Amino acid sequence: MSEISKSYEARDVEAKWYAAWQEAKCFAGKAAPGQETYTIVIPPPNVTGILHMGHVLNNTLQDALIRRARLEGKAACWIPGTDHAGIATQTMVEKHLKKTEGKGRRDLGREEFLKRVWIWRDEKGDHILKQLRELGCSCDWDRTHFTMDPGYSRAVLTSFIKLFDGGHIYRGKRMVNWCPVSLTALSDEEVEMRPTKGHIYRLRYELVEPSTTTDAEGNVIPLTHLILETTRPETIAADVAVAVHPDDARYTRLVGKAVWRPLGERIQIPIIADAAVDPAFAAGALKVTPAHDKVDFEIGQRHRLPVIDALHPDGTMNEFAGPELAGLERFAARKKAAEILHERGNLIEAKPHENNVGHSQRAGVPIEPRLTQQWWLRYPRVEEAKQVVRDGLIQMHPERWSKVYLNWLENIQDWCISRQLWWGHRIPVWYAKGIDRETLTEADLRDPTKIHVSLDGPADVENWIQEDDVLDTWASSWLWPFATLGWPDAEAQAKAGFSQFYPTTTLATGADIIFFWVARMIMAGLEFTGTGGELQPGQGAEGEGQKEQADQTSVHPRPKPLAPRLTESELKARIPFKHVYFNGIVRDKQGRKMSKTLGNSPDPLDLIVKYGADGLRFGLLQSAPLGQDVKFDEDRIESGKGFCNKIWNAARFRQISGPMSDNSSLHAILCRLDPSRCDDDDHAILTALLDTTRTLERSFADFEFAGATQRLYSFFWNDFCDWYVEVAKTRVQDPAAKDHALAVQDLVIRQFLLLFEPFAPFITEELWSLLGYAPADKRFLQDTRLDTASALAAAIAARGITADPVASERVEKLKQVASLARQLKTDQAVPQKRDVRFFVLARQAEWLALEKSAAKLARLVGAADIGRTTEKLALPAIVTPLGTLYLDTGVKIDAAAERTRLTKELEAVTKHIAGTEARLGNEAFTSKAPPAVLEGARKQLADQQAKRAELDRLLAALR
RNA sequence: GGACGCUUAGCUCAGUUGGUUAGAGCACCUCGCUUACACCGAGGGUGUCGGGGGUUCGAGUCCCUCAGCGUCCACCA
Repeated sequence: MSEISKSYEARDVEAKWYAAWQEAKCFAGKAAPGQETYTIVIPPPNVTGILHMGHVLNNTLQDALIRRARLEGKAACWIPGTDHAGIATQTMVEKHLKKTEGKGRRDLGREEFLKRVWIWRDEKGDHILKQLRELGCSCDWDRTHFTMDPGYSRAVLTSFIKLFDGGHIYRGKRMVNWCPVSLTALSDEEVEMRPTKGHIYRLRYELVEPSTTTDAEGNVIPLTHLILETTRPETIAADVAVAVHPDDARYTRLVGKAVWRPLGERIQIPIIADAAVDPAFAAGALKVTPAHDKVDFEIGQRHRLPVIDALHPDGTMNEFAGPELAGLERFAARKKAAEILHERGNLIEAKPHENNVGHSQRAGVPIEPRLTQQWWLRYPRVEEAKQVVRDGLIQMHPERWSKVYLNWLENIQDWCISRQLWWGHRIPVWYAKGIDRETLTEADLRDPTKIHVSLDGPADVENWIQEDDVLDTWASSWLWPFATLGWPDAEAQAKAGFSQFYPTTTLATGADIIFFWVARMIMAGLEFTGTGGELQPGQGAEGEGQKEQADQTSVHPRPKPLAPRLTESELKARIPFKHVYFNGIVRDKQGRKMSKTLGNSPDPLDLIVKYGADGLRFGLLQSAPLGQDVKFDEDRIESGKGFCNKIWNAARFRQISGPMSDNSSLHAILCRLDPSRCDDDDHAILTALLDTTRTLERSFADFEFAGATQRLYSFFWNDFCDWYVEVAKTRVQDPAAKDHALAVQDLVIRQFLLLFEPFAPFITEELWSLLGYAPADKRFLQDTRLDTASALAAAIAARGITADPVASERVEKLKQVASLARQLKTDQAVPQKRDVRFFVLARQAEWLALEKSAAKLARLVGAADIGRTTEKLALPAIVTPLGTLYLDTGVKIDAAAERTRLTKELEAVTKHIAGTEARLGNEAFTSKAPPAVLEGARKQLADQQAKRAELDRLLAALR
């Protein structure tokens, strides 16, 4: 045991212990037969990501949970890994290529490009996992997964095949959200609606045959054109109709007639009636452009209208937009179109207009609704996914998120899972050479001579062409909780301990990915895991039958009828996690989300250097109430560091105070206690210790981390350091009482370190070691079990010490006396010297209570001594719960000032008494309030009355 | 247009099922380097608990309503 240095140097300690933990494989997730497990899968960060404050919060929470579980004796397993992050990574590499080589991905070709991405990944990837180590995260690093690893990829492709075979997947030409920058389709979830300022253009479409309409009074008036409004005049050349509401009397006569299309080829387009048109909006007429708007597309379908696509995939106009616009970028084209319409007299006015426009979440540009061939998924197990949350098999914290979740599932839409990217899992579908992909029917998809679907591809691969598209990243990460445990390979599952660690226990993540990830994982877990007999071919018990799957190269069964609903026990076995904890978003002081572009996010690594990993962890959690956003404040982190330093010094003081006797087990420390020497302070601190232990149990059960950290803070700093250690100083100097007093401190510090370790693993480990708490055969803190409050209470009781609840009250009173004494000194402008004396005017019983504590009290308040007086003194006085306290400074009393002070005090007391009397005088109150409240009020009144009486006497004495 | 969250001290936030005189940290002021810690100790708070209404003996806490801020969902051209 070496000497503890004067201040806590976090960085040295952190590096040393992390290496030791890894060396000893402390974080390995291994379960003994029958052992309770606690599993967390990390929300896999982007493989090329950099640690930001959101990660710090999220991972600190996970680490706290997993470390606590370890201390509770559970087999804890925290599975780390990274996500290949399709679009994000591909975009990053493309940018890099452009910059360094001036090339695009198509210049390199698919194979070469992918090679470059892998090189990039190997160079820049996994950096974030190293950063998590700096933070102290106790992941089982040997289980690190990457969504593009061979095993994981196999899981992803297997899931596709299973869903395909089950009839959940289809291919279809439908409207998708197209990103003109990334050149791929996106799912609805990847589209963000943003209020966007633009213009709305009021246009006239000339009627081919002038007609008449009826005004509000029923008068028939001539009509030469239709008025309609659009925000996208550049797409007019792709208009194929104008629609009005069928019940709109203004236009009844016009339906079936035609207008001239004002841009592009001057052709006639029909006026049709469709209920999708809102007659109250603008003029009640809508230009129908099926290729460029979802609603228009649907109208087009209903009326069998042609589709004219006027845009290139990259967002520039094509030849269908007309010679004036072709080649222009879409927003330039919009301007140009408006100019042309103006020149032709079709533009009535252009008004500034703000509307919600779908933007690509990643690229930040408006998306284009675009008609393309894509792969779609009908979500499996939707009903069961609702049920498991509704029935509480999966609990969300805070609970309110389950409503958001259920609402989404109620309105769920098919998932566009194909992406026109290269970086990702290439869809395991091969088309027979020579077939036309555009015209494939649902039946063709099931025809093995036309379509081949398998893990390893067709044997005669030369006759086939593989699908170009890859899967949406989320269509791989939705398998994360079980693919990381070996699914679907039986051997891998056995090795990973699937049967023990699945379902995982808690998922900690941000609510921003509740749809992207959480909901989908639940459906995937329900669909793919489990050992029930109703499963589809190739999914036998514990993933057996995968070989069979691999052989399934030529036969694809017809879609199965919907799988039967799962039973309660199947649901329980298949859910991917039991709890979902949604942590808040870390915001800056102004409440803005922290982001790279704003530059308002501090680098966590800098903070670790400045405040230590423990300081950062503790500081952040202190300000992270359940499910509430966190406003980041560096002062909090600083206070986290300050707390660590306080703990450090308390430990150091303990070491200085006396020999470190046997600390190697709870039992050893308990044996050093001398029950006969237990005083009120011992009882009070042990009571507080048990209470803190109990609070922590509740906090972890309820995911109330802020409460937990606050409790630890106030217990250690206020209860232990500020009071217990201070009052114990007197006893520690008494050879007879010393051993006992130090044993109590050792007991408190030991339990505190165990409670604190999940939040601050480094400093606790260091002190655990320095103070000799580690048994000979168990080097690390985590090797010792954390006793529950009741177990600890029982152990202490077994040593003959039962916490005396009244002792805490007496100590509270003493604390008040100390505080009042100091107050009196400050009031009298007495510096904190010791040459003052206090006298207590106390009855015999009170004095007996005080006398025992007089010496330590004197020390606490900085007095030479505290004596008793039986008569009133002409000295500055203050009324305390244990009698009137006089301060003798040796200076003549300033009677006037004293009178003022006491009068002020008297006024406050009188006011309080009046309030209490009024309450107690109220019959409604005395008859209806519970006895405890009533008694409390009476006691309070009595106390205050006694105080008033004493103040009256003191004032009288001053005359 | 729906749904949810937030509004308490200068700042960041606690306030359990309604029950003494609403708390903590930071910041600020005063005093103190008392042999663990100046990353410390002691003392210092007159807060319309966002506004209004209601229920109740009693409301920061429950109900209604309004306002501001934030988030999510939604096809209004």
